[in-house]
Amino acid sequence: MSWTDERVELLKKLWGEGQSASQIAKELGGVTRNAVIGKVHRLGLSNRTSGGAKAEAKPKAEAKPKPAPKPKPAPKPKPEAEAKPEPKTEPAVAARPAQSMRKAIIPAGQPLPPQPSANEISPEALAKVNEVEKTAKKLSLMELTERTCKWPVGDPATPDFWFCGLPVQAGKPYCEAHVGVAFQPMSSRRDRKR
DNA sequence: CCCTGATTCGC
DNA sequence: GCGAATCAGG
Repeated sequence: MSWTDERVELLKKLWGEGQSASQIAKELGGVTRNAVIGKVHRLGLSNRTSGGAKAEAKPKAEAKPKPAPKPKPAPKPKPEAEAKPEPKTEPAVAARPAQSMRKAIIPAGQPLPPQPSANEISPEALAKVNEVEKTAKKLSLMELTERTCKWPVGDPATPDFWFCGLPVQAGKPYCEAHVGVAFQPMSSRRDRKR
């Protein structure tokens, strides 16, 4: 596969969306994540202030003298309405993982986990969750992957805060048990008394 | 061990 | 330009 215009475009888009290189590679198909990363660099994209890698501290690469004072008038008539408000809060995340996490980790439009203080969810589902929380892997921020349940447990402002971490239900952000309480049928919450 | 991105360097 | 191998880190 080669980097056609369209593939590059998709690459840019996905990368801009914060997709990981491997994810992008999968979607593009025919390329590895290395290829994606390589291309990203060649394209000049790259820093997303990722916590996954240390761009700095590389004694191997020698300082490249850049005596290229290139005056660039560059009258580029490019209004480029790429106005893409990207409220990424990388630095903040490092400082206060818990709080920022809740918002960052849960895709917009996804129902927010009701916490143990669940209301009128199926008793079975609740029991299941309670049970699963005992066997949960209690992952931390960095441990979470595409395949780990991202259900938060406990108070984010407390040391007792962790994520379920069990294998997710295909396609869902949560494990089976948590999917059960997170995604309820309309019907059940519909005639909820209140 | 899983994953992340970064860099190098032969092609 | 490309990307596998490798590195560095969570």
